[in-house]
Amino acid sequence: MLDIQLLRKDLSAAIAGLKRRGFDFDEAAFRSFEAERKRLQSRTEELQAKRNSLSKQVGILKGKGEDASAVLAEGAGLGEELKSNESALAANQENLNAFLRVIPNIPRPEVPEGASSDDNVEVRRWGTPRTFDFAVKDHVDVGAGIGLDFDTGAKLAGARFPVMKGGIARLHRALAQFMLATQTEEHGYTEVYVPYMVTGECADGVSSLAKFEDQLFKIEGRDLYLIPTAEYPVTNFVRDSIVEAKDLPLKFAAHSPCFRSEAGSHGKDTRGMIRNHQFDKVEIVQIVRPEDAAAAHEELTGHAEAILRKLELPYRVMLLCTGDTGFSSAKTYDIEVWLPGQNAYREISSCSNFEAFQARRMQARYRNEKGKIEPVNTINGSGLAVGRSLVAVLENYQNADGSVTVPKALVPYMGGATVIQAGSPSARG
RNA sequence: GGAAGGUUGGCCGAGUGGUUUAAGGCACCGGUCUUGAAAACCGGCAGAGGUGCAAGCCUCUCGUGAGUUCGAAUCUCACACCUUCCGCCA
Repeated sequence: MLDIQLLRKDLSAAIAGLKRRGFDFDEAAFRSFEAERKRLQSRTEELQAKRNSLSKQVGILKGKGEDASAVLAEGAGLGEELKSNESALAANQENLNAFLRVIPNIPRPEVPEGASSDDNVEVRRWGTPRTFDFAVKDHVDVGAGIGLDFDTGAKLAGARFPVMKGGIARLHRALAQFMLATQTEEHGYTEVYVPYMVTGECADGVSSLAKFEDQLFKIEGRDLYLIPTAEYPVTNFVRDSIVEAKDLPLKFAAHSPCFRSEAGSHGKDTRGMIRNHQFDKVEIVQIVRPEDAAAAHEELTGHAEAILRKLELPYRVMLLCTGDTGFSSAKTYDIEVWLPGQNAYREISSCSNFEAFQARRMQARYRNEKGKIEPVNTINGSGLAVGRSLVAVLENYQNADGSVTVPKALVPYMGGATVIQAGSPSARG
C-alpha cells in the first residue's frame, strides 16, 4: 500500500500520481478518516495515560499498605469512556486500513500515460521471425501430433486444463528445467521449493485480496488459496521480518504450477495453451534496497530475456502504460514472444518493480547502514511462463512433416533428442 | 483422529497480578586500549503510532481475539500456529 506519511504530507502529489493510472482517490473520505482518527486517538491516549497513572498510584499505596479508595474513586467512569473510545478508534483504523489497501501503487514518472495495452510502448525488439515455406499451424495443431491433448484434460477437470503425453510432456519438463538451471547457475538466484497454497494474509501482501479474490481458487472451508504465481509464496518469505542490509539483495527462483480462475475471461483465448487454469512458471524474485530497485528491475528483465535468446525465439519488450500496469506495480515490462500461428507477439513474461508497495503491505523491512528500519523493495518477473514458452517453441520450431525441432539449448534436457517426431504420443524422435 | 508441551524484542532466554520503565546473554553500533586485529572494559541498542522547531513527552504491542481487574506477559475462555508421542497414511 501507499505510505500513509506520504498521503499526510503531500496528498496532492499522490492524488495526481494515481490519476495518471485512472484511479480517482476519494480525498473527502480520506480527510474525514484522518480528522476522526486524530480526534479519537488523542482522546483515547489521554484516557489511557490517566488510567495508567491512577493504577500506578493504587499499586504504590497498596504496596505501602495504605488506603487507595480515594484514587479508585477518581477513576470511576473512566473505564467506560475509555472502552468506547478505544473501540471507535479501532473501527476507524480498520476502515482507514481497508480504504488504503485497495488503492493501487503510483506509477513511476517515466511510465507512459495510457488507458489500455494499446498505449504500451515498445522499448526493444530481438530476433527476426522465421519465414516458412509451408502453411504454418498454430500450437494446438502442431501439439496434437506430439501428445497435446485437451479432450482428456476436459474430461478430468474441464476446459483450460491441458494434458500432455510423451514427447511434448518431456519438452515441457525440459523447458522448466532449462529455465531454472539458467536462473540459478548463470544469474545467481537461489532455487526454492514452495507451498502451492498460501493464506489470505499472504495473498493480500502481494496484491489486494479484496479486489482480486475472484481470480484465485480458494480451498473451501480453509483460509488457503492456490497460488496464481510463485510470487505469492516467495515474496512472502520476508513478510513480518526485518532483514539486515548486508543480506540484500535476496534473489530467489522457483518453478511452480500456477492456478488462475480466469473469471471474466470467458471466450478469451479459449483455444490452446495460452490461457489455462493451470500452468507452470519459473518465477524470479528479488528483495532489494530502495536505491537498487530500478537497476535490479532492468537486470531482472534481462534475466527473463536471456531465456528467449538462448531458445532463439524472437521477442519484444513493452513498457506498460499507466492504465495497463498492475495494481501493486510502479513499473512493468512485458516481454512478448513471436507466435507465427497467431502472427503476433504475445506476453510470455511480466517483470515488475513494486518498490515498497508490497513490502509495506506485508511489513517486510530491513535495517539500513544507519540502523534505520525501512521497507525493502520487491521486484519479480516470470523467467518464464513454461506453458506459453512451449507454445512458442511448437510454433516457431515446427516442421512441414509435423515434427518439431528441439531448440539447441534444450537438447541436453531432452536426453540428446534433436527432434520430436509426429505420430505416436510417446515419440521421442 | 488421540495425548502432552509450547509461542516473550534481530536471535536466545528470565519473568505466576502492582518500582517490569520486560532481567540476563548473543548479535550489532560507538568508544577506550592496540602498529593493526582479536580479547577485555565502558556505553548504546525492539517495533508501530501520535505530538513537538528540537530535546523530549505520550500511547500501543509479550501468538491472535475476547473476558476478569483500579491495574494483565502473568488469571479465565476461544482460536491459530509450532514441537513431541500414539494411530492412520503418500
